[in-house]
Amino acid sequence: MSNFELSEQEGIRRNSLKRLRELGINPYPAAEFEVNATAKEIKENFVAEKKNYQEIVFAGRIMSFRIMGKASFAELQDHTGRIQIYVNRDEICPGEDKTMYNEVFKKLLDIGDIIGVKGFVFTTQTGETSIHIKEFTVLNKSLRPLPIVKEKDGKTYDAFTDPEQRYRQRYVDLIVNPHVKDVFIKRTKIINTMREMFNEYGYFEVETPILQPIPGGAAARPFKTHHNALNIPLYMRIANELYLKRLIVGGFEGVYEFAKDFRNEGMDRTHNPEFTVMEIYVAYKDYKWMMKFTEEICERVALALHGTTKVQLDDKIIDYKAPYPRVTMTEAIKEHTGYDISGKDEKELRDICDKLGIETDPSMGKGKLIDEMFGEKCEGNYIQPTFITDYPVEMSPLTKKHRENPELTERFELMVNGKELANAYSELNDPIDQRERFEDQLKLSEKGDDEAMFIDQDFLRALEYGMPPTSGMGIGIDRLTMFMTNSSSIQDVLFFPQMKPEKKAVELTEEEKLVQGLLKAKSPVDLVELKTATGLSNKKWDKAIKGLTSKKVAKVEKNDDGLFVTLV
RNA sequence: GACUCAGUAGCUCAGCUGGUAGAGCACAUCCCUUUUAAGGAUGGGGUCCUGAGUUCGAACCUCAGCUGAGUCACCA
Repeated sequence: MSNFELSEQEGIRRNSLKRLRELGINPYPAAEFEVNATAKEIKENFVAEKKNYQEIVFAGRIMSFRIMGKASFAELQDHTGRIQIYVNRDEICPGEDKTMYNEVFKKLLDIGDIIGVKGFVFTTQTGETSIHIKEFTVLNKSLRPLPIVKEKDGKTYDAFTDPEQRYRQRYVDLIVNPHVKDVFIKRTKIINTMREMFNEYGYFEVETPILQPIPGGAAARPFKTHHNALNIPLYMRIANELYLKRLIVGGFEGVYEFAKDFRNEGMDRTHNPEFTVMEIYVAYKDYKWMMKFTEEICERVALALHGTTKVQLDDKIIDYKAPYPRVTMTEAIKEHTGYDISGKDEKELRDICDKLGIETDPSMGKGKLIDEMFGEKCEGNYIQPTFITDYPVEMSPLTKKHRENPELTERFELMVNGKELANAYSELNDPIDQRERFEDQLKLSEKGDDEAMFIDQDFLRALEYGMPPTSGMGIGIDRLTMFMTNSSSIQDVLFFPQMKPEKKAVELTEEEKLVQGLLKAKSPVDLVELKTATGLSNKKWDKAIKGLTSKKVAKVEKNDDGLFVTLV
């Protein structure tokens, strides 16, 4: 980057960097800097154990400065929080040379720099636990000014809030908005809690392919890519279900994976093109067992995060205390629309949709019609955790038919706050039935459903060797995190949500280049003469000359003879 | 994909019926001995998102575009 593009503050910081080097201070030292305390533990423990904090070594980023004559205060932030430091000139610089304080500390350091300090902990007159420092070490010179967020009495000033900047520059967001970090700490805690529970049960964490020749296990549009050496198309996985079931065939009795899935679909507040799903498959279990297991997951996660099963979400309290109500899809539709869908054919279902004011199109089969009814009229009503069970067979091509009614499947979704949180089945292990279901999907695809599933011959081959009765469940980690951290947008629970690329900064425009060319021939030159020579319209001339002056390419000066333009 | 709103200094935001920009913080210079978003004084800093149009004149009006947010549509 050339120098004239730097803002004033960036220029000043680069000059400070240069000056530090001139003083023999390495602004980017290589050596280990071993700390022996964190901001959090000092603030929590100092008052009770004063003796333990007489020789501490601490490192952090400078977040505020209060410089006075011979004494200054600053706040340092480490991964646990912030703590104040007190700096006294004559202690930092015991001899005659006061450079370390007067120049280095007061002038060359900026908010955003990272320093290490040695000293002792004390309490100021105003009662703030602080580090009285004896020496400091520059660990990193920051070249960009940080947005400064201030807070007093719970009121925040100058908050860094622009969502675009927060998501694009998450590193800045994390530095200045401490609550952002909390969300991600909770996200990891959710995953750890689940992993611990599954391991306790003796289940086995595995990894399965992300690049797949046939994207299976869900109804969604995949991302397509290409493998050069094999010269074949490959797809990014939309689910890991079919691979995990192959492992059950292979003899594992409980497998799970925290998986990144990819779907080439719309983006909004609740959808990111890549997202995390936990899928688990357990042999010799059914979907009824899985409901209890899912309840235990939710309960344990809520307790691990909040110490209670009651979790705030918007203006509601969601209680994850088990057990949750079980409502069949037929009951749910009956309750919220008044129509009984049991035993109805496609035409009758379409008529009901019409009466309910639900739009349909000819590509929709029975399953899709029922799904629409549920999605439009029922889903939103289930705020507290509720299992919706026994989905129509057309909607669930990988699910075992219901033991009592072949029109239905042994499937449940866990609804929370009107949204799907988890999805589970008694897995279909009848290879002949599975092949027929895939063929039905193919028919849907021919009818125009671009999300219908492909036939995975290898998966069918695996089932033909025999898979024990198995129950599987998938849970959206992003959505669970949103629920557990009261976040209204998926972007708030992803470190780096997908964004459109940033636009490149434009260089000189055509008009500016024209003016620059004329200036190279003659400079300084009378402004009116130059303008006439360009032949530009008033507006274009104005833009061009302002552009050049702002980029410090040209300069306009006024003297007694008039206005003159000079090439810089 | 449709509609609504927004884009002005490093950050948060003003900016009147159209007359080429302001504040606070941040930054710089100077003064100041344990201060609490904020000591005092002075000063510098701008592609008003981009382009075109209307106009004597556009941050402001019109059109197109870019980016983001929200609502809806699509969608496990």
